[in-house]
Amino acid sequence: MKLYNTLTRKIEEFVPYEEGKVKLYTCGPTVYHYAHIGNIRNYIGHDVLDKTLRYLGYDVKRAMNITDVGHLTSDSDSGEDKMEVARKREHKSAMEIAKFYTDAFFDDFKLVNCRMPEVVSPATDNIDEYIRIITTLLDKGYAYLSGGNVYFDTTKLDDYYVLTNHQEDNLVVGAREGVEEDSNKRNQADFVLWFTTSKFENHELLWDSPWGRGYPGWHIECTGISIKYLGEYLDIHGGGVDNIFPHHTNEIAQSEAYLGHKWCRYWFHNEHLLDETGKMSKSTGAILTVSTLKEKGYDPLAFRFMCLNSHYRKQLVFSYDALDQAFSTLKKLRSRISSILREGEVQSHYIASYQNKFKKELEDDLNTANALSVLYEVLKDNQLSGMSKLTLIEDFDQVLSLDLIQEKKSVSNEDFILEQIKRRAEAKKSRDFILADKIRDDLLQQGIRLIDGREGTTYEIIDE
RNA sequence: GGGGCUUUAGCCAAGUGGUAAGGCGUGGGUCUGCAACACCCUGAUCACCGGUUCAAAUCCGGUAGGCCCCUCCA
Repeated sequence: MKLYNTLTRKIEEFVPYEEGKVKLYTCGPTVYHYAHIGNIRNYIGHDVLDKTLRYLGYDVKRAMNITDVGHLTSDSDSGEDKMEVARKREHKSAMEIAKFYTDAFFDDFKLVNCRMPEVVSPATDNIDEYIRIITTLLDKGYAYLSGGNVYFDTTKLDDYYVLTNHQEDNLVVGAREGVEEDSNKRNQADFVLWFTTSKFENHELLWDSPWGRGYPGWHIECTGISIKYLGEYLDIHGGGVDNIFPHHTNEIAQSEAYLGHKWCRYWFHNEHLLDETGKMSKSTGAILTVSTLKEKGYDPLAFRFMCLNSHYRKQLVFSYDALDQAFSTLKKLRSRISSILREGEVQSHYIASYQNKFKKELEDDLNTANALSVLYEVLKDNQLSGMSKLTLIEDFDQVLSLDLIQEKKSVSNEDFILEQIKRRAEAKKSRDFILADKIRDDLLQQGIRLIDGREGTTYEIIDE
């Protein structure tokens, strides 16, 4: 398996710490608002990675956090906790907000057929772990107390910027509007591990700690949850590209300082989904969710298809035009597949050869677009029996997860439909096309489409 | 100011040195009483300029456009 590794900026052969096993960590959502389709694209990317690893035979254990505390609108102690912002906006408790948006997130997550990770853990469930890690960091001299907060001292590391090409001198302080420098920090790049003071009063979620009552910084939660559930050696850590700096950079700093050895070997980052105006962002307004697409009549899997048709490391521009296209392609694909009869032999030789081809594409840094074209090859191959095709499609769909094989909808009124088909056949025979067309139109009104073939007429149920 | 990505047919998109996969759409055809479905056919000197090479979409340099990051973001 070849994967692009942000750490080395190269495509590398993936070799896990322990043969045959993969520890995979995904940065989860901050649940202060709905997850938009750009967020979901990221989870689709991770889902494909997860499922590909399983498809290749790895024993995968995956963990994901839910950020329900500590994620500030700015990271230099000048921002407000996002959960607090939402709490004020919606006049609910932080936990109510978290519960509501966590549920909404997983609804959408499942709508695009993403598999639940083995471990999903809210940041607030692991406070003890963070306190333990921060205590060690203080003991080892990697952290310091200042102005009531605990900070990580980035100058104690040889190479704080391993993950990025940033040079300290060139970092623009306050590159983004509204960011102020925290005067308690010793160095510009230092970051907060634990807050006890904040200029925002009434922070609802507070815990006791050796440094006073407060709450954890944003970065520490991923380190804590990852080490707690996946151990000291992590194979792959992923998230959106925006997390490379500072979030993942800081995770590496604090994790390796704490552990005293190399922590995660492969860093997996998904590019962003854009819309015509540029980047989608929760904080800049319009939030388009998967559920909204569904309400508009789209199959959420059309969005997944759209993502798979592209590469996870390439920016993708969302438009309804593109989604319409993806939806129509998916419908056609399913309709073609539904006409394949489960007959003939299982041709294991052919099957193995197509499986290898499919595997090869996925092994090439998750080339899902090419993996999809292998599917088209299978559909076109006249040498393959219907049975073999369906076997392959089912197999591929373990990774693609597009519900390619649709259950034939059972209908309660089949007798009625068959009778109408018979009536229409008679009408056609007596050349009463007006009646024949009326029968066809009436059935269509009820969501039943007639298909005239050589051997007679069949029907299909159109789902709306 | 610094770091990085990207530009392939109307649209989505693969392709990392040997003369451009696939899909959607369009147009045409087969089938049909008509239609839908299905099937067949249909399209590109790879942003531009220069260089390296027997050979470049692919490597190097430059120009132009688009985008991202530089303490909110997936």
